Amino acid sequence: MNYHELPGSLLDLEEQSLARWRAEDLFRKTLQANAEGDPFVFFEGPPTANGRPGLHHIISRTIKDLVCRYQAMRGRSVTRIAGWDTHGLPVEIEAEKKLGISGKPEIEALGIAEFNRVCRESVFTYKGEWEQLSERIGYWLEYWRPYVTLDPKYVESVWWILKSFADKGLLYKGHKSVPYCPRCGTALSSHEVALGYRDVEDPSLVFVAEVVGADGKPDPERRAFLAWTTTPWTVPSNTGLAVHPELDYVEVARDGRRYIVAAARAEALFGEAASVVGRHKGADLAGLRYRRPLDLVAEPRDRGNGWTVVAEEFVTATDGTGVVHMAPAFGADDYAAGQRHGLPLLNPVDDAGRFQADVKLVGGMFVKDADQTLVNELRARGVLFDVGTVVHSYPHCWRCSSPLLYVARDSWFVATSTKRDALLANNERVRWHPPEVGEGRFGEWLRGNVDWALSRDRYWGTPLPAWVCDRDGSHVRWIGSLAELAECVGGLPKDFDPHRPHIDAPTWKCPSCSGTMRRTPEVVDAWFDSGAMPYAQWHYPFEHAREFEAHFPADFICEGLDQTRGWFYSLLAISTLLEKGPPYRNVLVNDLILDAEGQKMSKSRGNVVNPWDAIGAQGADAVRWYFITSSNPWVPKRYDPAALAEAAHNFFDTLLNTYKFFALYARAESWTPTAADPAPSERPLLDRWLLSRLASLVDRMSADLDEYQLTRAYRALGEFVVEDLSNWYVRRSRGRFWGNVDAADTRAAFRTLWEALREVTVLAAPCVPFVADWLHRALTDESVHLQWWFTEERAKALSTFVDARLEADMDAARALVSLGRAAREDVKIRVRQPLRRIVAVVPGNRPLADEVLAVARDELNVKRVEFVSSAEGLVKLIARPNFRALGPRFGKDTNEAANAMRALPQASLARYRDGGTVEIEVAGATHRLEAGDLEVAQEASAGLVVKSESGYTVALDPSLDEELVAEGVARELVNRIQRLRKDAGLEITDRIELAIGGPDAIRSAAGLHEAFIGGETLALAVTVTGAVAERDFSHVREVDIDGTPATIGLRAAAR
RNA sequence: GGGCCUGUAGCUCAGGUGGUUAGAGCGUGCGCCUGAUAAGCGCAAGGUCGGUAGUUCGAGUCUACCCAGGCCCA
Repeated sequence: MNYHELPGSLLDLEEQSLARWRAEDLFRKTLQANAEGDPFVFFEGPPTANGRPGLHHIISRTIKDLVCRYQAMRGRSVTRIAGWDTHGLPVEIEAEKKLGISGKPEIEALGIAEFNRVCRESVFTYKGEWEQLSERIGYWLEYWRPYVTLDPKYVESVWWILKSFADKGLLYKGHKSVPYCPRCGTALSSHEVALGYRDVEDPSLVFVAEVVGADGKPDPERRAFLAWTTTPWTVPSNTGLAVHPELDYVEVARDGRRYIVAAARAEALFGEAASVVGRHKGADLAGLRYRRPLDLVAEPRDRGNGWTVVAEEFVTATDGTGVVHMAPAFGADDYAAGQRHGLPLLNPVDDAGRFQADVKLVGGMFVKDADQTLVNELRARGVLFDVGTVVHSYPHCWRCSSPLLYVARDSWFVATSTKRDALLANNERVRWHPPEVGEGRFGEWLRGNVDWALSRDRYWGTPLPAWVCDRDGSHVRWIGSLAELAECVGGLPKDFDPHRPHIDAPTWKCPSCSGTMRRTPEVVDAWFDSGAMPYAQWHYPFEHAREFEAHFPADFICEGLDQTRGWFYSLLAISTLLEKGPPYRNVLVNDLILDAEGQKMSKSRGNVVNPWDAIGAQGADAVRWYFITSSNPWVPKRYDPAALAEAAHNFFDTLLNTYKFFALYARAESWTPTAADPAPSERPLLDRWLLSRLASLVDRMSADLDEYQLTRAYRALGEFVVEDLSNWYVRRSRGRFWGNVDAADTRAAFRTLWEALREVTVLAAPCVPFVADWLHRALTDESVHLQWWFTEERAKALSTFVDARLEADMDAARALVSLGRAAREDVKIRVRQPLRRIVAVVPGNRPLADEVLAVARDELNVKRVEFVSSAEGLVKLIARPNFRALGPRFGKDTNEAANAMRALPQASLARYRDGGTVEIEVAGATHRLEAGDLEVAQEASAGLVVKSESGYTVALDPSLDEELVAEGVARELVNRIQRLRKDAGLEITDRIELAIGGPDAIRSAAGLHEAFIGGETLALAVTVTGAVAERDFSHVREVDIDGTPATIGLRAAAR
């Protein structure tokens, strides 16, 4: 077995791994290996390929890859189909930029065919970069068979879904309040709106709405609501008032009227002297009718429930009057409330933002310019209460800076709100990680579910497959397949592209009247496309029905938190309405990547990190490891190159150094794993301890990964590698690996280290696939990615290694060692100087196995570890009150009781410990102590150097005698000789001949420990002399042993 | 304005169901070890647990409010 030299850097190592994976087509091999396995279904959320991949994509892709690799190693058949989101406004905006045009009029002037051609072309601008980045970070995805939302087959599946919704009566045409730019003549999407928020000064208007009886007669008490708005131009469209059902309202008498406002606002509106003459709960006011403040717009034929007070949760009493003016034609809350309460819609505004010509007083005016005129009119009619100004943040068009108007536009809807209970029930069955996203953010959003506004007045998207009669809009035909369309029009051309404008061409005669069926011009919200992927990626139900059944629902998806209202919702809504249950079983949510200062990365801040730079710095595995272990995926993460370098150093350098150590000596000793290696149960304590730790680790990581606790799992691995494997096992075992006369012990050590390294690579493989694969191949010549995670037998075999007692003993020994070192530090005696003894106290007086103690003795370089009890006067007893037991019994006097216990004399504590009767005085009463009331701990107290922590105590005996000093000198000599060997350029296996000279102290120590010195330094001959004959030795050096001069000389021994 | 997340040592983060002295890594200082060596190990200092009020014998942990940062939505 040739244990390879490590490449110069992690980056080189990753390049080697990548080249090998490519050459071997390893990803496909792993898929084939599991082809018959139990399916594990993963859905890839489709990115838009006309945007570059960013750093934040690396984290979700790392998580996705980690989970999929883990499941694959468990033998599951994991399908990892790539996807591309190719429709929607971002693509159109990119195309507008490319074409140097802006806005719908210019697009239509250019022609939809040309515009969509450019859209289609731009969609895959960065496809190559996405694929390269995925490969470079080791994200394995089946890029050879992606689903693509613009594919005609994909479109057809989307049509099928829509048609089946239509068949269930779930699609309808209504109005949606959208932010609209009157200058550009177009609605804006939410992210466009977000670009243009600015603080502006708007009127703050309070007007009077007089209460009338059901018959329209004036209220005998002359009650009147004070309603508040910041958009006077919507007052002519007022059809309702909203109050909060739980809020308190008062009637205030003034000017002969009784004004109704929220109690909390009365003082602000009327001053302290307000004369309150009545009180109501908001809920009691609901249903009252009022006279509309302005009658400039004709009443609709059907008044419905118009000009009524309704109760709505969104009303607040923090500003205004606590009574909200509602114009359902403008404003989303207003519209939704109007729908709920049957308020009519009055929309007297045209597409350019002007009042229609037939509106009295303000006809033809741009709405914003009409504010003052309308305020004057209210004043003239005696219904103006107050007008001022308010500064608030208001959206503007990002193209032309016009203030946006919220207007109701025609829109097609999916009636998701009628299925709210089913949505919630399906969500209940999803395991969210973390759970609060599912219960809180997503659950709340579902509880407030409103119908999905499905259509977009745009060009590049899945065309809405609805044909509407041009004579009677109620004649609608939904088309569910290309075949059905062909049937309606008597055939379609071959390779028909179902995008605009081609799809707008087919028309046919209305079967119900003399009109013509024409396609409604809208396209479908691109989120609907992505939510349709479980079906459309298989062209279901037209093809692959069995594939679909086998791949639904997903076992696992993972996306950013921002997908709550995006993909998480669109998947759930569609599957719920198709009555297919929840579309995913587990969702892992990740949060944003922030910069090192905790600021969001954005182009304007200039702090965006290029993912290629991040990888180029330390390697992809380093980035993956950092993202997984630095904190849980669902908390915002800082990207700090320094922190990343540190994390990489800590884990990878330690792991690779451990391998380097192993490989160095395995080569030197020509060790390879064979049946001649001792069985685990035959190996020394330290080996059994490491295997036990390893088995415990496997258990823990498997459980954590099954629970999607990735961070916890890999932190545990990191801790094992650094603390247990490197810092303790390898350091403690170093001497066993070379020049060890006990061949079985050497084999045991090599075998244990080899097994530990190998299994670590298996555990690490899902998270850091490059390093893990490189190491596994170096150790076994096989790829780690074709290995199984611990199978049941393997796990069972491992579990026989678990020895909890041994692990606890070793922990105790390590605690004693740590304390012993502190004690040595106190008395300034270095570890090379042997000491006679330590006296130790272990919690519970538990005896430690001598083999474990041997480790502590060696590590501390002491001859004996003694355990003591109080009788020897080395320790003193301490009462540790058990508050859990005392709290319920003593209540308020708990502290007094605890103090009484701490004050007990040594004899009482000893008696209590031995089961005798002890009483304490608490609050004047005598209480007999019961078992469990306190713990009797002990602490060392004598004149030795004592260190104590959490129950462990070590007392170090610092006294030296001649024998100890001589041994210390011998060790110093070994240290100096080893340095000289190394400086002389000798190989670690070279034998030497050695001479030691110096005063009596040196010579006697050297003579006494000649065998020890010779053994440690591979000296075949040791000469102890008064003066070293310099010409006989190739290397001679004067050294200083604690102030005493000495000379050492050595030369390579003849072979 | 609403919902949710985060706030613990200089930095990055742990801290089931409330319980005694709040931990780790890095950094800093000091020291040790030395054939894994442009490595390794240890010790020490460092914290009003964002703030205030409350519940409780007892709060980093539970409740309310507030402050700061973030996300989503209005």
